[in-house]
Amino acid sequence: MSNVTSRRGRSAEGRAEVRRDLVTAAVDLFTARGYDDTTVDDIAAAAGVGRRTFFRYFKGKEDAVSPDHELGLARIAEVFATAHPTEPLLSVVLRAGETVFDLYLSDPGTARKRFALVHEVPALRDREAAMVHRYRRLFTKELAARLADVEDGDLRAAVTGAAVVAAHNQALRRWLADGGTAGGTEACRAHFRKVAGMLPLEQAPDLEQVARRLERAARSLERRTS
Amino acid sequence: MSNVTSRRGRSAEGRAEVRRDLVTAAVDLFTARGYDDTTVDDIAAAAGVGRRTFFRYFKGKEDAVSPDHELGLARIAEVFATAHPTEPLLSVVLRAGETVFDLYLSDPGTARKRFALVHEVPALRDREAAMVHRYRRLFTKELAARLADVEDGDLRAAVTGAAVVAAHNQALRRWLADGGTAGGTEACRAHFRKVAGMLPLEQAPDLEQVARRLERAARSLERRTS
DNA sequence: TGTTATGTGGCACGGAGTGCCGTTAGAGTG
DNA sequence: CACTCTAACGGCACTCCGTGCCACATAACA
Repeated sequence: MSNVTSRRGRSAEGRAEVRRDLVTAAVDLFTARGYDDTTVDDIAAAAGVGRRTFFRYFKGKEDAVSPDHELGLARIAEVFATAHPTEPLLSVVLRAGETVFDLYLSDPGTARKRFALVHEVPALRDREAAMVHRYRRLFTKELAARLADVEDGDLRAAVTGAAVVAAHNQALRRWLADGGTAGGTEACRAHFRKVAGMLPLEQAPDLEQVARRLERAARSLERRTS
Repeated sequence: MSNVTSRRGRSAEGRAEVRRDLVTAAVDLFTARGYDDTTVDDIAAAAGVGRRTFFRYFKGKEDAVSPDHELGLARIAEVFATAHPTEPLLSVVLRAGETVFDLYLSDPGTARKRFALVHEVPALRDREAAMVHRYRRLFTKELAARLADVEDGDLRAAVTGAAVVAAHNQALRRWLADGGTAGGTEACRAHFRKVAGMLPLEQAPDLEQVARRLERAARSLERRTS
């Protein structure tokens, strides 16, 4: 049975194999000949499938180099959904952010190749920006639902969501720029966690209480000196 | 002289007129018949120009409904470039953010139409996300240059840039959702300015420690006076 | 050994975006 | 007024993306 004929009536493993072949072919061709000079026919031919099959695995040419963002979004939603009600919101946000790291850190090699491509090809940059936008929206939505009773909860949710995603991407870019070694993943995570001190999740210190303590101290002093 | 023939050898005013006609035709057709069911030929025909001319005014079909983001980016860069060195960074950031409001608030009617379209058509949503990404990148770049000597300056810059853009967009969306009345622009600006208290630009003063020091000073004074 | 379900490739089509070129209005010059 | 030059326009042809349709092959199943 030849390789081509074995690809008819494919099983689940066969489908995953075709998808991997298409991603590999796309990344290699984009890197070697450039994104614009690579047609979908080229990718499909390099992967040994028909052009029509490419569009059954990917919504478009740009998606052939994207990691599985749907999975990342689903994991974030799961962290928020399964979090214990008493867990501080800051802790939940950090756990959700760190969950996404695994999608990149699990395969540093292709992550590096994708990073180089995405930062070179405008079409892929815009695609990535759209995906970041979806991550940010998800964080903001989940946070807004939990900050409904806080003053300016919507604004806090929007700012926090954007900040978390920005910190995540910054840590990831820094890790990839440093070579994306498997040993640097913990430093990457630590760098991301520093965002915890920059989020407007907790109320500012209660200045009213501070003022009362000062007033009490002043009154005490007043009594003594009079 | 017919309208069509008068459009040959156009002057600067003629070019601006054609651009306006194309934007109007695009917005109207997208709203009436949907984005996907409107071809570039339809837009060009409705504006009374040839299809080829459309692509001389816009890079692509999606750009026909976009405001002039290049101008907005240029204004932000100008605010940062011309800011006095002694002006607090927070003030510069807020001024830069408010500058962009004018681009939308100057024409509330088309802003509302665009808002409805952008939030309905996936292609336009992604386009907008890419533009937001560019705004965020610009803020982050300018901030990083001014936070080079601060601890975790890169992270602070990334978080602050993302937060400012998010707050800006949130205020804008809120204003548009409320009808986009001309009178609500000041409330929109005020809402945006609330982000000032949520940015990790300055170290937050540890008020708890301040209170303890004051209490200690008071007690010390108390002992002296007794 | 049929039968059905599923994945596949080929074909054709509409639309986006681009390069090229002839045409034409308007501006400048004598 | 006559001429030239410049710049914008329209049309044509082309490549490629993405999709609907259909015939076909394979695997699982009865």
